[in-house]
Amino acid sequence: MTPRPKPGRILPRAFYNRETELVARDLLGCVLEYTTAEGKASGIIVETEAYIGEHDEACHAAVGRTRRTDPLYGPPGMSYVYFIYGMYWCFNAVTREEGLPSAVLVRALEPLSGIASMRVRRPRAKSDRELTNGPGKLCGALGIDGAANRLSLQRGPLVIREGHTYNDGEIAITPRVGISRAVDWPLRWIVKDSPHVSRGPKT
DNA sequence: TCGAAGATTGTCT
DNA sequence: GACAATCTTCGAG
Repeated sequence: MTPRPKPGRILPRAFYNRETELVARDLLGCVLEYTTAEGKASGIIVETEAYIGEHDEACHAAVGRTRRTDPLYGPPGMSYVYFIYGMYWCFNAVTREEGLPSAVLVRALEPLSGIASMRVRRPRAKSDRELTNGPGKLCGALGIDGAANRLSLQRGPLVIREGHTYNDGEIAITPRVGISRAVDWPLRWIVKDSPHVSRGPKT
């Protein structure tokens, strides 16, 4: 179907302008890279969730277009970073064309580079695995905060590159986590073998 | 090792 | 004033 970019290439905007489920699945194995004053830090995406439109009650856009959810309605290939629970940031990649508020939440990464910087930013993590195995954790590890909101993912400091391509057999689809509405929708994609995925629902 | 509850701030009603 | 797509800490077994 859609031609996949060569490894290492920054994912083109067209990549995001597809069904959100497809984007969520294809983002597994890609590399999220964020450059700060500390240097460059990156990780392989091993867990994602799809949030699709205003009819998805778990999607922020379900409440309509507000100042907070505005990036969801924007063009694909942008970042949507929101603040949650008073302490944590969560990173999303906006999908579909303008006017269709959907996005893919990146829930977990496998640390790839800049690990030393991640440790500095997350001194509590006992192991490398704990650096990025959760939405709030990975943002903390990469240094993502409100300044990373509404950035183009095609141009630094925040980019997503093509990486490893997983076979269907290496991927599992499960219900989403940490939400209270539409919990049964299977819109979460994880890499089965990866020890870096966050704790899911207790199976 | 596992389960339960607290923390803390931006956004919307 | 209430809520939220979470993480950390604390206590029990």
